[in-house]
Amino acid sequence: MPPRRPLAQGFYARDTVAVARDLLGCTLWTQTPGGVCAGRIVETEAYLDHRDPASHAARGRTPRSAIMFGPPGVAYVYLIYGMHHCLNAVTECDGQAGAVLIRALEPLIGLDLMVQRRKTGPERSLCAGPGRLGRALGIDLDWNGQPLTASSRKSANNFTPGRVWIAAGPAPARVVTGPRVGIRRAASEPHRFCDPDSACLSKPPHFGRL
DNA sequence: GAACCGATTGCCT
DNA sequence: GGCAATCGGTTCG
Repeated sequence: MPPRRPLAQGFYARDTVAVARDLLGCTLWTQTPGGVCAGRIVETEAYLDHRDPASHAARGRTPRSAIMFGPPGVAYVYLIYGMHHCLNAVTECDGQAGAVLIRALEPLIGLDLMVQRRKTGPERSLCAGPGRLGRALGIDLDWNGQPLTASSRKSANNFTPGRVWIAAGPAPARVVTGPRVGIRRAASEPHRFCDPDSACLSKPPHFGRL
């Protein structure tokens, strides 16, 4: 049984690239009326501020990206291609934009529920990809802004669909970094991090070791 | 308001 | 390997 205690806000109030790397090996949890699910984070990507043309914060604060400028340790969820919900963790101090996209998990707990939501078998691809893990964990746009840290009174009053948090875990034996997936701008930046020994990656890594 | 685009996936050939 | 599905965000007129 992996640890369940949520990482503190201080973990997220750091350099986005460092948070992306350090999230590998941690455990992502979701709790909904349907049950609890958890998985080991094996792939992440860092998205920075206006200096990063691939980031949603590249053109400054907009209604969608505003949350990336806000306090760290909250969920940033957006809809991509009109059908997939992607989960990010907001990073950096309040006022500084940054987020880490969670791209793949090794399923640990709640496999039945994940399979049910994904309408597929319990194969390695169950949570291998941001859209796939979003579907498997039951994440949708209502989760946007939900704190990933210990629940506050405010969130308890405002939020009903479910709850999401990340617990610490041992770092992988190896970490590989490379270009982000599906990104054309700033393609040279090695802002993707993954555990090359995991069988649950969205795409195989073939870039530098860290 | 209209047009275009996208941090994806699954199904088709 | 190609491509459709599908819709909120962003930009432009």
